[in-house]
Amino acid sequence: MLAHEIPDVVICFYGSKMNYNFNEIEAKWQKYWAEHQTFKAENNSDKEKFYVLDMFPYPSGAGLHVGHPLGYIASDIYARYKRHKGFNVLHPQGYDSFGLPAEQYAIQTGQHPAITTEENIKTYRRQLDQLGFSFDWNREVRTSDPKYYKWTQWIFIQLFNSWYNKDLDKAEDIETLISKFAAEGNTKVNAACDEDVSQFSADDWNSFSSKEQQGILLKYRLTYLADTEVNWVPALGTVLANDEIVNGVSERGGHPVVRKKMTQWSMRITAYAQRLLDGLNTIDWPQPLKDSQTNWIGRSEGASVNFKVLPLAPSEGGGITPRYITADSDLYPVLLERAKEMRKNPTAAEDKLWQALRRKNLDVRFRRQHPIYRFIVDFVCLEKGLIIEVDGKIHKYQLDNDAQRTLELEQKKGYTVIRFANDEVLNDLERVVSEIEGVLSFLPFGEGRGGDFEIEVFTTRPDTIFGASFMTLAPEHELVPKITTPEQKAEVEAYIEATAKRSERDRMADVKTVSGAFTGAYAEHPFTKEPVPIWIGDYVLAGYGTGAVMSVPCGDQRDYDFAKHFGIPIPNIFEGIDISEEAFADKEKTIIANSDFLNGLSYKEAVKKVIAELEKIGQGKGKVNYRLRDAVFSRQRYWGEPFPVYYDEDGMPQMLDEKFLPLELPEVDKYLPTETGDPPLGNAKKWHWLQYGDNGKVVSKEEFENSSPSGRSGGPLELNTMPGWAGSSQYFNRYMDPHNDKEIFSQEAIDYWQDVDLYIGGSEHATGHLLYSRFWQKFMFDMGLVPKVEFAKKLINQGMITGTSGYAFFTFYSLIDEATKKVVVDRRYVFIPKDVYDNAISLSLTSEVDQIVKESIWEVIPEDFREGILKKELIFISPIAKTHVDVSLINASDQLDIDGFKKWQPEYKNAEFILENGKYIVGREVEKMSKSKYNVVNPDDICEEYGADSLRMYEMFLGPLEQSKPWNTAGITGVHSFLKKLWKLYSPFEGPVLSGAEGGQGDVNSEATSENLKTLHKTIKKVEDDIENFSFNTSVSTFMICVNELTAQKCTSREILEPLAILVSPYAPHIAEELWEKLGHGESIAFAPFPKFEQKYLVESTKEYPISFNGKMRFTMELPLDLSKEEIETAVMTNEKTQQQLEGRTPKKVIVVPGKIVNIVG
RNA sequence: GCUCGAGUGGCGGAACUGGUAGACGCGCUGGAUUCAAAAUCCAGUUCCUUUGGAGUGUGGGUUCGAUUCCCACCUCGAGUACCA
Repeated sequence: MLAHEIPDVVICFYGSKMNYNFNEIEAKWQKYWAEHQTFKAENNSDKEKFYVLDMFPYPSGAGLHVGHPLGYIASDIYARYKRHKGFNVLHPQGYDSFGLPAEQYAIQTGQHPAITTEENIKTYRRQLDQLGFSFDWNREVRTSDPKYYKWTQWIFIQLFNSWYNKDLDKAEDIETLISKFAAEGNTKVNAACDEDVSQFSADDWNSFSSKEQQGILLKYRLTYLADTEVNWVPALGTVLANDEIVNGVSERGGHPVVRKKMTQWSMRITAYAQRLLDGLNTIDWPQPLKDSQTNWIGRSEGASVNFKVLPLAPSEGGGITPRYITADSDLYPVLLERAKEMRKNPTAAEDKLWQALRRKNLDVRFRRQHPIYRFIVDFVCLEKGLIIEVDGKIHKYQLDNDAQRTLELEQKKGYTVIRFANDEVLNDLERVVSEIEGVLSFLPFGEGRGGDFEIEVFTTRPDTIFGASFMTLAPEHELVPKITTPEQKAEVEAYIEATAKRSERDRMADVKTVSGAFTGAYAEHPFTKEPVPIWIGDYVLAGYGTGAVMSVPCGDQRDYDFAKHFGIPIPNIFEGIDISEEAFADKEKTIIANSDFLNGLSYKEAVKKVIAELEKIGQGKGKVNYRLRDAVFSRQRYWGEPFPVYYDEDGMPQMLDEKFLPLELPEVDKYLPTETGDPPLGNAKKWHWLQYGDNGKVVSKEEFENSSPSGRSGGPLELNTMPGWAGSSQYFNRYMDPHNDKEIFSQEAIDYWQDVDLYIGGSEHATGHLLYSRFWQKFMFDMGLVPKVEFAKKLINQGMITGTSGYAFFTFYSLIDEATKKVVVDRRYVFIPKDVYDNAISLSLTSEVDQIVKESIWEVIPEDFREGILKKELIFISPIAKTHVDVSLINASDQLDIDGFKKWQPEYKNAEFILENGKYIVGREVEKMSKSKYNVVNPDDICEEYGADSLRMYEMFLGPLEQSKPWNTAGITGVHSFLKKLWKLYSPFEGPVLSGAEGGQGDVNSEATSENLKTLHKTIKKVEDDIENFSFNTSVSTFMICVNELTAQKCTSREILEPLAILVSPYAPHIAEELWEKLGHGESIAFAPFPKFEQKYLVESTKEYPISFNGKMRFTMELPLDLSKEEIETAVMTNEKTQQQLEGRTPKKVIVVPGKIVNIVG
């Protein structure tokens, strides 16, 4: 009622003229910036470019808390600063909007993830806008937008169409590889590829079917489909990449992970391992981040050594016969000679079958024209003991002969012999081959028949090779079933089964237990030719190196423990080292002994020598090994980018033509895997690709099957989607030209913007996003699409802002009426002071605790009951406990708002409080911000109460950007009152002021005093240095000092206040704009030139010298700066205080540093 | 275990290439203003056995002088983990 009667002038007085009305000011300027597109960046400009980037957020449903915008504030300050410095600044923002939470929500509620995402983005945008960021929102990207993911799919296609040429050390178009294959086969190609590629000649290549060729190319492409051991998370129904697994459980949700073989898309990031490592030296990124990428890539130098597996028993003569020599020894030379002759002149049928068997890529090896026993057989697979004979014309004599051979080979030597006629091979090759495959699948491995297996190991200590007294294979190693002897078979299989059962987590948690099994087989030491026993053990990992090690117990603790446990000899090959207790692994102190040609050499010398010797005998070479694995790129999820891939009738993957992109996500009824276990996209009704010439579309399975096959291409589309990091691996380049629908970005745009100058984001992306992005950038560079090999010159990891939780301490009691035995007070909470709690907690005796608690709550217990309590009859007291208190109920002095607290949690409605000085003081603890700890602070509330400028300044003021630090709302009053003081400083620029309040006074055109100028220029210098060094916390205090000084100086001069407004503007842009307007400017402050620092205003004529005695400062003396050393010394020594300090002693020495300090020693 | 980072008042933190330790802010204490509260303003605030002395995790070292450089150790945090 009264409000209506308040005259307008008063409203005006309280409204905008006098007070710092931040809500009004901030809304006004946010509107202005949006309407004027103040921060829109142009792709061509005479100005120098500067690209400031934030890691774009995943828009989660919870919205922002006060910790999230820290990095955005820092980057915004830098971006605004660079605009003042005359740069054309690109400062974009967008959303990483594909991801799990929206999908999980969809599974629970059926709401389409796109809708959830859209809603979350709205909240994010509102929260970001209210903080006054200078983002160019015209360039917003969203990874889940088909217009954006069109280009993610496009890059995928480029990767598919590329291979890595190790000779040129760059990616190339797959066509260049195809021409090489057609011209010279693959023997001379030096490419990053799968390990299981077999060699072929140009003729072989040209005779391969298209399907076979495509199968081979897949082993070379930079993204490829392969059966991979993956991290399968049953609880999530998907696979995860290595960087998404932490301690054997999923990073999100902590679900158990199991190893599983699946056909998956992978990215050949390993091709770039060395370049990813080298590139780290060229970029200004935090050392810890570089370290973790270096560790992740895990380069180690050493050697690869091949060990031949020996026959199971030494040969009769006592010597060692290689396994593949299976002929009788007396006949061997003759037979071998003949066999060689026959190999040169194969029959047509033999040749055809030989080619077919080689091309088949069976996981066993065939030999042709091989001497066995006293015969030469056409083909033999030694591992399985299978002999294949191809017969010419059949007549009686030969039939008898063949039968005799078969009989001898099968019965005496235990081989399996199958025969084919020439005609069969020539006319029906396919049947012949499949018959051979059929027989092979029935036959067991090995069992004493020989074979010529080699075990390749990787070692970083080839110098210790003479200390290798056994070998250890991972239980999963493919040779294990092939070499295990019949006697050891049961034990080995039992061990393999036992390790398979242990989860990854158990295996990691339990590294101390030594376990393993002997295979019964021996390998031959490459130099001593001694037999070396082959063991299996789970301390050898299948996924690293070759999954096999040469075990040197004297030089490796794990090998040592293994040898000790199983009683394997531990030969010592180190000069003067005792290895009776533990292995010796110090490379620097190594002198090799008992090692033939390595004796007396140091580690470095021995390594060089042994590698040369290994190369000489063809059993090894120097090798660099990486821990980095290829990255699995398939996810069994709905809410991600669909692959632009369909499978043709041969089942081979085919890329969609670029003109059909984007391939949009299909609609599905439910977001779970199908009943047959297919990923969610298997639920889509329409998910087949149908194409005739230039016309292609997504259709249903039925429509596809009913369409005319003539001229048709297409087939079922890929059911997996891309992982979270797909969309974020090139978004920084897309920002340069985000609306381009012809290209991923125009040449002009990338030529102008080049790369990111400053990238700010969290360190948790070290081995994920930041590694993958570097990989894609290098690929894009190889393709000639981007001009820079590294996408971000400088990167800063902002620290986490933690919460400051509040705790209240309580107990509760119940009272029973003595007479009626009825409960009169049930579970009454009593909140006790923190020190009572601490005191009680520190005691171990229950009775003492009881005593303390009872004493403390005594005063709140009604008098009628006190007597009963003393008799211990009427009361039940709970143990003491503490509970979180919502931080909004606590004031700056840690005092609890008791009424608010009682309303907040109904169960405390009747709680009693033991007060101290009329207050209840809570306990404080620094913890991660989370809802369950009631310590989350919402930026909306802070903006409402203190304004965005206060929030921005306070977040910077908290401490160094990269450090993690606790949030405490109480402290914000400091920066808030600074802004009020700043506002007040500009009051002379108010219009005519009513009611005689201060403001409007002071001569705005008065000349600045030298004091004013000194304060200003000191501030310019410090703030400029601070921003360049990202030391934002110290420049906030510099502003405070500046404003305090100018206020004390009663400065009203425009000459000072104008530059000051610009200095403040990056930090507190809203108030700066408003003050700028008050100063009479009609345009935004955003592009006003940064004030120029001038040394001349800081020149001093005197210095307040600290006078120290033996390094301790005792007093100061003001002296002119132009005094010489001697003059200073005289002035100091004649000073009365100096004599007082010396107490008559004569100083030994007087150190004078002009302009700095005087130190008197003695 | 290994790698990296950090230890400074009641709290967040400052101190440039070794040169006045504790800037700035919070909190606290006292005062002014006010019926009162909030807000605002002023003064003080490292500790102690206070004519002085000690002090930057601990112990040594280099130096005229060390939070800063070197060595050893302790504590906390981050990353990584049977990587051959």
